[in-house]
Amino acid sequence: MPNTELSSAVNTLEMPENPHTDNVLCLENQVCFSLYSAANAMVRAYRPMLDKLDLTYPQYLVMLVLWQEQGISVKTLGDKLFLDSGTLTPLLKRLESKGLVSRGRSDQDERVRVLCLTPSGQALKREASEIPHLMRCKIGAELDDLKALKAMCDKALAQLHASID
Amino acid sequence: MPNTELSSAVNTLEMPENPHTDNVLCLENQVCFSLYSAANAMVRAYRPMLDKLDLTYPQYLVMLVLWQEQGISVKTLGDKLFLDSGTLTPLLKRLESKGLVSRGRSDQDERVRVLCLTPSGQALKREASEIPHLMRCKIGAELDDLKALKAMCDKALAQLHASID
DNA sequence: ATGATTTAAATTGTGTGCAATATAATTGTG
DNA sequence: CACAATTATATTGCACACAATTTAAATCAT
Repeated sequence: MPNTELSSAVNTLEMPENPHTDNVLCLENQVCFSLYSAANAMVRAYRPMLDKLDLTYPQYLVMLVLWQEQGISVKTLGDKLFLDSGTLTPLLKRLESKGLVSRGRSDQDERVRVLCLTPSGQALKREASEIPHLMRCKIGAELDDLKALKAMCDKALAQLHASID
Repeated sequence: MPNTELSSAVNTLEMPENPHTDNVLCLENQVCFSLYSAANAMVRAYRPMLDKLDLTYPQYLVMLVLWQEQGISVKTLGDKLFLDSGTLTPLLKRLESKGLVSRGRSDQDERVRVLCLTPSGQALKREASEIPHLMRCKIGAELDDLKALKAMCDKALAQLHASID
C-alpha cells in the first residue's frame, strides 16, 4: 500500500521515515520484545530464591518434572520442557554432580538415560515448595490475569510449534 | 480436577506428598514456564527470517532501536532493551565487525560510546521491513489477542522491575 | 584543587539454547 | 541375517544473559 520506495530513498540520512515501516519496526509495537523482556525479567526474579537452593531456572524446571515423575528419559524430559539434548545433557550432568539426580541407563534400551532423583533431590522439593507463592507476590498480579497470560502464552507456543518454519 | 493426592502418593515411592505442594509445583500450573517456553519458541521462529539478514534476535532488537534513533549510548540502549553492558558490548562488537554499526566515543564524555548505523546498517532496514508481517502470520493470532498478550507482558515486566528483590 | 564517590563500558566466568554433527544402539527391509 | 534407516544421547561451537569485578573518566565534597 504505502510509498516504500520513496521513503527509504530519504531514509538514509536526514529525512522523515516511511510511517508504515517506521511504525511496524518500532520497538514499542513489538509483542515479541515484550514477551522476551518479561521472560528475562522472570528468570531474574527467580534467581535470588533459586540461589538458596543452588539451582538455575532451567535446572528448577527439570526438578519440577522429576518431582512429578521419575524414571523418564532425556527425550521425554525434553518433550515436556521443549529443550533438546544439547541443552539438557550438560544441565543434567550438573544436577548429577550436585548429587540431586542420577543418570542411569535403561536395561531394555542401552541408548536411553533413566533419570531419577537422589534422596537429596527428593528432599529439595520441600524447600522449593514456598517458591511459587513468593513468586506470585513478586509478579503481584490477579489470579485471573495470570491465567489469561498463561493461556495466551500457551496459545502462541502451540501456534509457533504448528508452523514449523 | 483429578485425584492429585492419590496419584502423587504413588509418585515418590513411599510417602504421600503434601497435596498443596504438589499442585503448586506442577509444571502445568507454572505461568512462568509458559512465558519462558513461548519466548524461546518466539526466538526460534524468528531465526530463519533473521538468518537471511545475518542477525540474531538480540542483534535485531539493537537494530530496531538504532533504526529509530542513532547516536545513543550503550547505557541508553541497555535501558531500552533491559540488557546490560555485559550482553551489549560483545553484541555491538559483532554488529561493528559486520559493518552495520559504528561505536564512536562522545566528545563531551570520553566514557560513553556513541552508537550509529553505517550505510549498510541503514540499508538493512528495508530488508527487515517485511519481518513483522511474516512473524504475525507465524503466530497467527488475532490482533486483539496480541495486544492483550503484549499488555500483560508489559504489566508483568513493570511489576517485576518494581519489586527489585 | 584533591581525594572520594559515582558513572559508563569492558572484562571474566558460568550456564544456558540451539544448530549441526557425531556416536552408538535399535529397528526395519530385502 | 546383513545393512540401511531411525532413534537416543552426546559433543562442538557460537551467541546470548547476567553477576561480579575492573578500568577509566567525570562529578562531588571538602
